[in-house]
Amino acid sequence: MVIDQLSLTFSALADPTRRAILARLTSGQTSVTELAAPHDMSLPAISKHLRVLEHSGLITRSRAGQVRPCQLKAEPMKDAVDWLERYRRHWEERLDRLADYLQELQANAPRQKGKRRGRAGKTSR
Amino acid sequence: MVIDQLSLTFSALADPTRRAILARLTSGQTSVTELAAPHDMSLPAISKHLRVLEHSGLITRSRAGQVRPCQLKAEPMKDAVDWLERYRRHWEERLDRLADYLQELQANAPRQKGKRRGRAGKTSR
DNA sequence: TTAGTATTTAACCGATTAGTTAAGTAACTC
DNA sequence: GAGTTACTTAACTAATCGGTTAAATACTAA
Repeated sequence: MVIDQLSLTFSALADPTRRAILARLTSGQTSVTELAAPHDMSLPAISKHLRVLEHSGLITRSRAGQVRPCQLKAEPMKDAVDWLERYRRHWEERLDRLADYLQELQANAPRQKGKRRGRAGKTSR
Repeated sequence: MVIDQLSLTFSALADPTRRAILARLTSGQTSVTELAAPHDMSLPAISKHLRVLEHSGLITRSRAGQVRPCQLKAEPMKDAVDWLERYRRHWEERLDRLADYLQELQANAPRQKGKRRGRAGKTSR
């Protein structure tokens, strides 16, 4: 099944080992072995993490002799941030509360005395 | 096992259904049934999604009669954005490439004729 | 060619995930 | 209290995840 890019990005970022790897890559491309060093897990485990990072487009890999250097490609993070930014005002102001308050006001507006249920429609499928 | 908040947030955001639910909640708190309506899945499935959103701190739930309204709590997104922002320059400029270039320069610095392997050390454990 | 280094692939495992259906709970309506 | 509405819990399933060890691959060095 096809999985959208944003889901791919967020789920790649959901693992602390992978985030640490990305952090390390901000100081330049490096080998798998060196990326593995700080982590208390086997090389194949790291290799798998790198594969999901590559799959999500957050790194690219090349070849230089025996070593396969990994390089950061932060572009997909842009879309993640763009998505999140739409919520900024919600965590900065208490706008979520405000939206609820306004909705409450409208819901309790005249000509609907008490127990309205505003077109519930379609009980699931 | 304890799982860090950032991983919790990113993995909550990694599902398109959950992102759609959050998007819906920007226009005010609402019931589980109404949140479920646009999605082609059972109510228990939605209930589970809401549980992971609650667990990650992205929503809160209350009780108003029979209905359990969900409310957006965008705060955890702030930390997600803060984490991502450290990479902004990497997707805006081509800074990732630059870092690699600088590292390359240093690696090829004099007094290391040709095939250095810059203290490989510690072959994993 | 033989040995060593870097990394991936294969096969397996236990835990988690995302969904299902069926049954349970809690409040409201009559 | 009987039925309806709104939701959750339980039990199950198939797929995915994050790790393992062992073996394979690919290059380098002697």
